[in-house]
Amino acid sequence: MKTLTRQTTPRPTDAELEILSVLWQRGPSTVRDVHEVLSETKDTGYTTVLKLLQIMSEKGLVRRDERERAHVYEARLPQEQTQQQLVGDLLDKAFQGSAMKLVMHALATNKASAAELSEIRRVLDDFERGAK
Amino acid sequence: MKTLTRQTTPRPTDAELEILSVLWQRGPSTVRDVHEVLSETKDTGYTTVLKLLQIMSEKGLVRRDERERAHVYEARLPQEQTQQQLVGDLLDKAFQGSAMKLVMHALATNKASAAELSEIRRVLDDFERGAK
DNA sequence: ACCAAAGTACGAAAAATTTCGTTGACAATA
DNA sequence: TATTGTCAACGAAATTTTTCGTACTTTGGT
Repeated sequence: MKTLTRQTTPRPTDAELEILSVLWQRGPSTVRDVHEVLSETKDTGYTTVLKLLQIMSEKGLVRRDERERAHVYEARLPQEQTQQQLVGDLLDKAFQGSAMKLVMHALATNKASAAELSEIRRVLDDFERGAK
Repeated sequence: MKTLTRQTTPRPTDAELEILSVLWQRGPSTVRDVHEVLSETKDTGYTTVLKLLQIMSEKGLVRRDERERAHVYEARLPQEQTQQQLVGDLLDKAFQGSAMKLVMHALATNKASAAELSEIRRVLDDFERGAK
């Protein structure tokens, strides 16, 4: 009988999340690629990015392709899954599990367009129909 | 002329957030109070909580009343304001500002009751009416 | 007056996160 | 071939966060 080893990736830290964002946006990228993107908004050294990616590799947050000289890194989990993880985490830690409160605050940021609001409403309909 | 020093409280760390949660729930509390609550779910020492509260006091996250021998600590910001801060932060860092996506994920956790879903819908109505 | 209990203050260790300098390998080019 | 540029590896410093031991003070009871 096989023992299923629960494959939990740790919650990415702030710096790691910045890197993951680049990987999600660009797809598989070299250290140079990532560093170039980050340089635009932030003053961070090349080796810093490299080291971070190596650590993330050990943690299982990214996958590394070493076939080329310039290794290519890729986020191991899709953005959506990580987002889900982060939301769940925040929900527990800061909202005592109240998804409603969280939604309210998200709406309060006023960053959703009219189209998006309708979209949310549609999902809400499905939910109320679907869920008991 | 007076220089206005922007009064930004730093984002609370994980451990700090746990303590803040207790303070929001119980209201003004002593170290002992907080420690007792945390002990139920977590194995943390008394002086650890004390030290954390002292640090939080320096950071401005809590206010301290020293009139009694057992100092009384109180969250300086209401829970809602901190929640807003945290959501905004997560929005930027993990959702590239897409409030919709965040809402979707929050709903997907399936932790909102039917009543809460209606409540959300109501707020949504107000929003679509109010905002362009 | 003495002792124990309940506090705070403080420093420092431990752990986690972030940063970067240096080295050595390899490749491109003069 | 010699030089220069690009890269990964590594170690270690710097920073931030978390934890706790120890010392000192105050209070209450005996």
